[in-house]
Amino acid sequence: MMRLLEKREDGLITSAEIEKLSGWSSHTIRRDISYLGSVGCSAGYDTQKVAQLIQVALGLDRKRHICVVGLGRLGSAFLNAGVELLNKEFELAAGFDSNVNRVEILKSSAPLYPAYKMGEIIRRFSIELALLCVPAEAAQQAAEKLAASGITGILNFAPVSLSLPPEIAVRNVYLLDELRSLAIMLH
Amino acid sequence: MMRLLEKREDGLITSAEIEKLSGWSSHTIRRDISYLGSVGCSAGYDTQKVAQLIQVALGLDRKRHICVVGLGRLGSAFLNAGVELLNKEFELAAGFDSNVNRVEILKSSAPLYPAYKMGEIIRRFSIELALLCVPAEAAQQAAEKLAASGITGILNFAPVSLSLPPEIAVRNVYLLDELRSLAIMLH
DNA sequence: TTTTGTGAAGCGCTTCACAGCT
DNA sequence: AGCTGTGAAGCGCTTCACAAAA
Repeated sequence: MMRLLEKREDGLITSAEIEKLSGWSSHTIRRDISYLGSVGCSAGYDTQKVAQLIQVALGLDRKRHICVVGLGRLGSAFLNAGVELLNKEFELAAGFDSNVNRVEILKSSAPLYPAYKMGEIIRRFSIELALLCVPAEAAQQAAEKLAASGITGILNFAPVSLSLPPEIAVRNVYLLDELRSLAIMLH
Repeated sequence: MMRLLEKREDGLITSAEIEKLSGWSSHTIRRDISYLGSVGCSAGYDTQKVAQLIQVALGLDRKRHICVVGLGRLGSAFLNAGVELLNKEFELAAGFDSNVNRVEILKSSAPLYPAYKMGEIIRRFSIELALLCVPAEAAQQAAEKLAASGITGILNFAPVSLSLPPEIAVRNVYLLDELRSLAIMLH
């Protein structure tokens, strides 16, 4: 949705156009936007206004600091590609790895630290979210360390389900499940 | 779900246990499993039997060949980690990159090919699904090439929405959207 | 007695249909 | 005239409550 709204610089879009672009019916689009208050007119919606109202309604209206934990191929891919992906809503504030070699050798626009400094750095820079990119065996332990460091949300790429206190938000990105979903769509 | 069932070798699990492990209510679990036919008894469910019925019902009961397109950091992460992740349900049959250097230098348990061989290789090895790991600028073009090669599903990691014929299944894994979801959960 | 399987009620999202605004 | 905003109906998933089975 945000993706769609940003593309329009002319500033107006109709629910019918959003339907074509997003695949959701114009009815649903209108109903959802109406929850934000009456914001459209007979020419359509003001993209700027709608985007801003959505951000405020969902709590996406301030920049949050994130970090990458585990700088193997996956983690370093995020270090590399990350900055332009984060769209001013998130800032990559640190990377961590237990292997000091990697921390020193890797190039990155964000500062890199050895894993034992996680607690200190996360607190100092008010880092809220973490991308957990360590191997499966190390994931639970790393997640607990993050929790103890005061992180509030974890995006978990390791194929294990983490046991953490309920106040910590966890989203799992499981490659195997994504492939299964694809296969089911074809079925 | 499959993840849960596989852990049990004793062969039995109750809907209440699944609730604790999965977070879904025992009511929902029982209703869902009941659609497979009556398969439980007063001691619980036979994990083997349920797992197999689910696989058959969802069309996950045969191995599918997959490939990785784009062997940058992200793509090569899958080459590396992939095999043990794929759980006998999928087989990594090929990797492609437009950079011939990478194709020759990278180590991989799966064979690697230059991008221009995509059509030939995909058809020869009956590859059904692709992990699309190329940069955003190259994603649409690569996706069209995959489509023309007869691929049936694409797992897209590039932050663009692909325009493809409707018979091709697409799942998008957008880092930015995952982070937004995390932030919304905390809101 | 424990746990499944299922009618019935509840709930939220989607779709319909159209009044109302510009 | 065109598009939004919204009551009303529809639909699917979840939850409740309990009878049936092992």
